[in-house]
Amino acid sequence: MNQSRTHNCGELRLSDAGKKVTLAGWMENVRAVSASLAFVVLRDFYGTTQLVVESEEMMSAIRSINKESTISVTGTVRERASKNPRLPTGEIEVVPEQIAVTGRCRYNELPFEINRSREADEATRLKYRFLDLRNPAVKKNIILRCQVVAEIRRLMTEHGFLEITTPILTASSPEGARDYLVPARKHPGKFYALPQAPQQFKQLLMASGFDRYFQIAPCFRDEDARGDRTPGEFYQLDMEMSFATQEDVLGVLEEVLVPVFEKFGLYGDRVTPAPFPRIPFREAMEKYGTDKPDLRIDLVIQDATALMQSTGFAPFEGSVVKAVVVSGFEATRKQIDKLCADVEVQTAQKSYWFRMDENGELVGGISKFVQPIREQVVESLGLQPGCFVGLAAGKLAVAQKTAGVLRTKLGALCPAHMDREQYRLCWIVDFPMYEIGEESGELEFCHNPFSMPAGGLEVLEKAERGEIDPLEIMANQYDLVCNGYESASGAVRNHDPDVMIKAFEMVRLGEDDVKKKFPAMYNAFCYGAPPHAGCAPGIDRIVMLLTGEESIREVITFPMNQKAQDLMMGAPSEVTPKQLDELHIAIVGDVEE
RNA sequence: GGCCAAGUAGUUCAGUCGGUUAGAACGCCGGCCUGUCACGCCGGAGGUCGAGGGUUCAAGUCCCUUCUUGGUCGCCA
Repeated sequence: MNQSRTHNCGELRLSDAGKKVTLAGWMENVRAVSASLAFVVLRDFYGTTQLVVESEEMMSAIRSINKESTISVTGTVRERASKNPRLPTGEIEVVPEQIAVTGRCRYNELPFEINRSREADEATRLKYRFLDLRNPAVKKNIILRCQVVAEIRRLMTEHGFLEITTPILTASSPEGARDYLVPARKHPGKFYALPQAPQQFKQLLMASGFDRYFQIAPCFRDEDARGDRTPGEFYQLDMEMSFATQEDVLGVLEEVLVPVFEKFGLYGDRVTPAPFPRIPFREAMEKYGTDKPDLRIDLVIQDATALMQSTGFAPFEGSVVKAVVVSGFEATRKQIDKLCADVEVQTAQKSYWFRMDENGELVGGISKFVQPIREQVVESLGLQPGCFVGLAAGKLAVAQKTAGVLRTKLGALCPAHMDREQYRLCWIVDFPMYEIGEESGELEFCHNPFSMPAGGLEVLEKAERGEIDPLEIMANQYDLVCNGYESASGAVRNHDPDVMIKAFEMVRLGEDDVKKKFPAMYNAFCYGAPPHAGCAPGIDRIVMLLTGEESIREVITFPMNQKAQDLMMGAPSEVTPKQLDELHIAIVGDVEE
């Protein structure tokens, strides 16, 4: 009955004509052109093959089978009378002698049509993900992901890195994102946590002398989703190198990632060649208004604070003003209004504009306010006829960020300023070690407490003595950015217990806090640790860039929805009272949904 | 948690100023069709217009509440 197949559905060619074959797959479609002639499309992982049904007997067999059932077909390969050059198997067809249903599809109506599943409602797709994935157009992203991961493994191994897995059940970390907790049955009231990243383990591996480590590592963070951020879990190419400098790490990743982007990306060799530009954080904020600039856009933000102070335009008074000048601007008034509205939605800030028309007149938007200082504006911003000027105002960070969003949206609006079909990569470097927390108003770690402060102990001591502003201290830390997406984050680590303590003292934490928060790492570093540095590119985001998908869920095999639910498996779900008892867990309060 | 948008047939959508029996395409069912390949042609079934309340002679349409989904901000060391 379930005879094993002799060929798959993508491999038969004209040279196979005359062979007796057995194929197996899903019955994708039936095109009945008469009472006794029908064409059946059989699909498997490898492709599709046409079956031609010519007898009344076979016809009634086919009629009784719902689409998307799996069938096993034995028959003879024949040259087609009318070939289809668009299909690899388009020169042949199989004349079935025997058809067996191996997996009946019990429904004649599906939640969506397989080949058009990408158009269906996302919740429906995720609930029926196993059907969605039958669609070759959906499947291809998952296949590409496998190939990318395999290539990364090969290249990392070639560079002398060992792949070492680290625990999934571990200790909750007090820093960073919200943890996923797992109750410990044998330890009432205590919890494991799923790792937000293998950060501490990989640093311990360095202390153990493994020299070069990597892992395609699952990471778990209980934070809300975004278009480019899946809730719950995601994968990183986690890597770390001993006795390595920042440049060593950047160099290795450039050697690994450039070939991956060239081989699997959409744009051939239109990939930034190594070495990628290194852009200091402050420069990125000043020129692009973000620490993840899309360098495909050739626009740069200009400062217009001094220039705009005398305009008498209220929002500019006493504010930092940033300008984005777009030459050869052709968008309509309607598009400009839409642009400003979109910027406001995304930043909660108003943006302003004016244009210089073909005759050199300043027109539109707030032009009447800048008209009195026309000469200075034209000179300072370098305006020419046909220029559009987008403006943002506020405190420095707010003006920068708003101008950054304006820049991105202007790029998207003006093809002349954005060459989309390429991968533009850069490293953002020299992040500040500390910042003033918005809520606390006090000094806090800006990014990552594991990073080595540039200048080490000496710089921290200077700051302690008040000789330098702690906000001026840089961390040896770097982000990889591609086309506006943060694709990796890494640092030269702080492997010196004295520097760790001093770094924590800056944010009012003591030696005890360091020992309590990172007991294993602190302890290990007291036994002779190598200087080390590493990085963690996000696999999901890289595959997203390589496929050109705008939703990260398109490159994850079984993604959760925005609310971190798996609609297919029904997770999260209630558990039995017995399970809760064993775990010493009681559900209290009103949890009705 | 805040804000924005959407929710109408199995699916994707249209539905004008509030006015007769809520439409289309695809899918499904039936019939016809001997070379289709997004097969074609004819016919048919299929709707609690997300839910609840309100305004009105009359609500898919207007108002309020609520739910769901997506986006976004917060958050993501």
